[in-house]
Amino acid sequence: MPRRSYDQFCAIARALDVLGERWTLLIVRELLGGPRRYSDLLADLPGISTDVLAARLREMEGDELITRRPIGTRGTASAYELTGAGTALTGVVEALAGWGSDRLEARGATDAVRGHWFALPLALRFGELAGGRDGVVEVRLEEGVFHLGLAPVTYADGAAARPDAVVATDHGTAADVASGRATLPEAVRAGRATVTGDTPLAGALSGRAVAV
Amino acid sequence: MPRRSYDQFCAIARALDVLGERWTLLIVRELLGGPRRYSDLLADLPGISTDVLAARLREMEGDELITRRPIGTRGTASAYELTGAGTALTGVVEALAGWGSDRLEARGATDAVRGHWFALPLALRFGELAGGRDGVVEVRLEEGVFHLGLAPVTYADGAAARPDAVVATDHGTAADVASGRATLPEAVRAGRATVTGDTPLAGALSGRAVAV
DNA sequence: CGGCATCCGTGACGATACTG
DNA sequence: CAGTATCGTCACGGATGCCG
Repeated sequence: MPRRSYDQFCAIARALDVLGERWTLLIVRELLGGPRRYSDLLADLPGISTDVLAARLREMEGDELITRRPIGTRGTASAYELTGAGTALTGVVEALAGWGSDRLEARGATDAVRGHWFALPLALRFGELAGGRDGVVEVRLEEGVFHLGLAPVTYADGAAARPDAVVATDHGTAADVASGRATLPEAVRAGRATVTGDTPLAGALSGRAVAV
Repeated sequence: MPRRSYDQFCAIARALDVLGERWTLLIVRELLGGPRRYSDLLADLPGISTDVLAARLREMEGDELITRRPIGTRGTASAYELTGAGTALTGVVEALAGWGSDRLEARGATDAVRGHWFALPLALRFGELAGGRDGVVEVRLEEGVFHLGLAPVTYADGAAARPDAVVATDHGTAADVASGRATLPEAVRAGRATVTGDTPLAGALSGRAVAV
């Protein structure tokens, strides 16, 4: 039985037929950082219920956004991973992150937070500071470490092999930078973040002049 | 009473709190071409019910995506128009259009069509042909005329004051070009589209060499 | 005619409990 | 750990009615 569709011969409506249901794009947000297991997704999507997560994963598999891969030696454990079409959604999620950053001003009392939720917004800000040049930035927060590619924007869990710059901060400062309340150089000057590295990119991120 | 929120301190979740409900982004799609009246929206959003349209418009006004402006001499007629924050959604809708174009292959039996639904996908394709240069392209379909700015992508109803190129075709060909099944130069050679103008942009769109 | 409000049937969603 | 089963609630879609 086909799911509910807008029944419009329109690229935007077609995209929303697949992506428009609740939670789908947030699952994509999680998987953009790399493969995740069911319980990982459940933990980083606070508010989703178990049946809805299972249903979305099945639908997204049918829509060829994700694949499930058996993991571990024995047992039922699986990892969910974006396909090529799923990874191609980076631009969509990036656009949403850019637009939504302006509405990130206040943290509500009931709002959950995860460190890697700031990956894409930070990548956009870092890309501005870098003036469009590419580079790999490793970001270290209390909750974990991830690394970003700036042009084009990519994002993956864990430390980078050879980062051009390493940014260490807390998620409060990350939120301030992501939302535009502060710039990264301002945060560095205020002692709320550190930027390590001797590359031009590290200089641009920290606001220091660095010899090329 | 606040609407349903994801309650996540995340730019993407914040964006989806505002944009994620059914029909909202399709209303944005309509309004990106300029102000529209309630009955215009009802006509170009086949499948929406009257109460849902009214509810969305009120929510979007509260979220400062749109404003309503009284129109005409007397009477209750209003025009709905995007605010600055609403217009800033061009990048989001553009990203969705780019991703959804690949899934536009077949027109379903129950699919509705409108000419201006191809505006943003066509603008992306024309932008590729133009090699990133700006320019104004007027598009003439049976259902109406609109014009596109290529870099950055804009879209408005009606004819352009001084278009750099004029493309005339039918919406079937527009769909083929938008989805990538055909390129515009191929459609021109097949006699399914015409490109008028003596500018480099017109040359790039038609596949002809044009003297600068 | 434009701009909704009301009523109603269906289906999606959210919370919890339960199972292999 | 990775889901399925159950159930109450709410959003959506369709039809109709109202009112300036």
